[in-house]
Amino acid sequence: MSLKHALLGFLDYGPMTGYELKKFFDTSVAHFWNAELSQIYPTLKQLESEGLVEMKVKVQADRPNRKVYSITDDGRRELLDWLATPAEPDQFREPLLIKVFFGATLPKPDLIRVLRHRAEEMRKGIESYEHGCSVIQKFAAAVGLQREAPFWQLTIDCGVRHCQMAIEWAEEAIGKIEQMDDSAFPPQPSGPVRMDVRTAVEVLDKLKAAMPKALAGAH
Amino acid sequence: MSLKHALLGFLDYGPMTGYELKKFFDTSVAHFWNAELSQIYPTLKQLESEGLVEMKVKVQADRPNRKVYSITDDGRRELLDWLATPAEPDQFREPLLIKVFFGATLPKPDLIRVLRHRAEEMRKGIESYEHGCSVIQKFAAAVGLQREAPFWQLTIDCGVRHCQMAIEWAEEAIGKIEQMDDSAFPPQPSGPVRMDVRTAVEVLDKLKAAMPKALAGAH
DNA sequence: TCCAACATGTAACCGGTTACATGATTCA
DNA sequence: TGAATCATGTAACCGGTTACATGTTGGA
Repeated sequence: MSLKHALLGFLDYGPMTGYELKKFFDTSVAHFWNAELSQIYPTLKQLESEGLVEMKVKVQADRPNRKVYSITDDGRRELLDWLATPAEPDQFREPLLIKVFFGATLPKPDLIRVLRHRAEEMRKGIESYEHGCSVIQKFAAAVGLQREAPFWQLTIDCGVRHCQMAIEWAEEAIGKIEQMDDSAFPPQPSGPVRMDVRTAVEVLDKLKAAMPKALAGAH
Repeated sequence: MSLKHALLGFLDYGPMTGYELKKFFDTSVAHFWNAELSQIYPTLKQLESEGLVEMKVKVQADRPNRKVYSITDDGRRELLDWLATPAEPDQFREPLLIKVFFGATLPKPDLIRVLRHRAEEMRKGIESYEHGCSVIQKFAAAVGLQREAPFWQLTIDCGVRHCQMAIEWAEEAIGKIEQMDDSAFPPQPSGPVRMDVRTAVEVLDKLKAAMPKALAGAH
């Protein structure tokens, strides 16, 4: 679970409450990681029971009491350990590609609209990353964590690149689709069965047997 | 839920069982979508209760009976509808970026190793996509779905681009990290508190107030 | 003999989201 | 007056993964 280690990472900056941690999440890693308070609170409890963080209650008069968490030596060790361990590749999931995969099922302009929408979204994404970039610079300067700013910047770079590649792909795809023969598009009544499933499955089996089990772990 | 619509998409090729659907998943959309039988079976039941698919039991002598599902007119309408609706942007989650974000916390070579590992992974990814590409061509030819092959190819293109951008980013990041001043790396004993959290939170609040709520929806 | 394929499922768990609950304070 | 901030949580749900259960047949 990455949330645990993200919490440890922030607590390594200094002791704070769950509420404050949420603020850090929202302003600094929101572009690639989200966390809700309802998840942060129980996770902090868990970290405490594992001895990776410590908690002290700060009684307050007119406001609810604060539970201030700080990282322990064990916690710092665990954090360092996790950071230095190359990440296990997680399955690449992209719902949009399902729509593209079945693109022959729907009218050409509909699919193109879906792709244009994606490109537009990604353009907005880049804009907001540009904003996030200045936020990070200001924050680092104001707080005295200039050493970490370049690393924060790398995470933004990754996001920007992701958007750029998505835009390029979408535009290229639109171009290819526009050039496609119109006969490649829906047979007007959309007949009921268009494939012999039995022989298809046989072919699939043969292909699967010949697969070097590479596809499975592709991300 | 995309799984429902992916199932409808395949059932639109022709009637089949959950077991056969799993095979289609494994050989054709595995690179961007996975599905387990334990998820497929109940989802098919649900689709049936919604009237989007129909089921007929084929009794078999020596093997377990087959439950053959086929898409209904309602199901095809639902599929077309979903395909033509631009996808809602889903949160971009990248655990690796957490490691990079806290990169200043760990020794330079450790972080570089993590990034090299990612680049290596992505290179393998491209290889397996190249294989997947030929699989798709063969399958389309063998089964008479040549019309859909170019769309399948687009999904592979997207995967390849994703890997390419990840490699470029990782290599650029390694370059930048190598050029960093060594003083940017861990203060040997890794002191306990390095930041005034209170003032930091104040700054965060100001930054958040000035944010055009753009970052939240960035993918 | 033992494993894979065929074919169906259930149950437990896991990480994450949404909704709900409490209750004072401050600011528009 | 009503919303936002402070500060903590619980409960329900949701999509997905892992593990478990059953029982036959055919091939290495």
